[in-house]
Amino acid sequence: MPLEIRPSQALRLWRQVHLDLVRDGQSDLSARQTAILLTIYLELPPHTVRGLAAQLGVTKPVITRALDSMGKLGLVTRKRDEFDRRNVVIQRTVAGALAVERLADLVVERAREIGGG
Amino acid sequence: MPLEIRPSQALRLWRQVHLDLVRDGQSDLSARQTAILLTIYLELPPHTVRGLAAQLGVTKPVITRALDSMGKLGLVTRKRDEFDRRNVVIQRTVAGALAVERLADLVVERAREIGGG
DNA sequence: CGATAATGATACGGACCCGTAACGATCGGG
DNA sequence: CCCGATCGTTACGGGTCCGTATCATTATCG
Repeated sequence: MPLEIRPSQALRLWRQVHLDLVRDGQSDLSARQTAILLTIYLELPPHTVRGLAAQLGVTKPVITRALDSMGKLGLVTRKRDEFDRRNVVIQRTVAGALAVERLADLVVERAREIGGG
Repeated sequence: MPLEIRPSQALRLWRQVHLDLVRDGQSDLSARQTAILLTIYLELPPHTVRGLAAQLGVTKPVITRALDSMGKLGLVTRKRDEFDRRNVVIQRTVAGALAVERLADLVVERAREIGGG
């Protein structure tokens, strides 16, 4: 059951959602942070710094800093892995789940408004 | 002819495309720059700094700087309006059109891979 | 012509992010 | 027990972007 969408529709959807994000001031999240956030909330736990860095193809400090800023916003939390105390487990939060849900609704709503062009 | 998409599909699409952009290093474009680029290439000309600033709800220096960096990448060009020399008309380029087209193809391709979940 | 308005560009101080390199903490094998 | 490997974090130097305020240029209107 593939999702059918034409190039012109894709571009209008992409533009409109980005306009909404910029206008709402929610563009605090960069492309990398968005990818990290959605990976945490869509993929099965547990999530580690190293694992996220590998999935995104970036270095570990990038993940650490992204978790720092996202943690300040309350979108994620970190916890030591008690079985291997070198590891840090990234956990979801209520605020993070709400932010992800809001993004989903935004995309869905803007897609619905896209006419056939 | 609305575009039907469910929240879970929207999130997977959003994540996958962002992952691609980050991995390809094309995340040079911030959310604002993406909105500006797509506005220039989707909306009818002429485009001015002031008009773009109003559409995005940001200040004029943001547009000027975005045009600076996007100009370095060859994605847009600026030209003085000869009829009102205070204005600057933003023009499209071949490289910019190609970049937009590539983004559209990326979204379309990733949407096609999204199963019904 | 002179005053006012409008446009886009620039200066500035501050904040954020990057990649490389180094670090402390922790695990595991010899 | 110790030494190497692994994990996440931090330090550093450099770059980019932000918003406010200001600027030079140009148009408009009296």
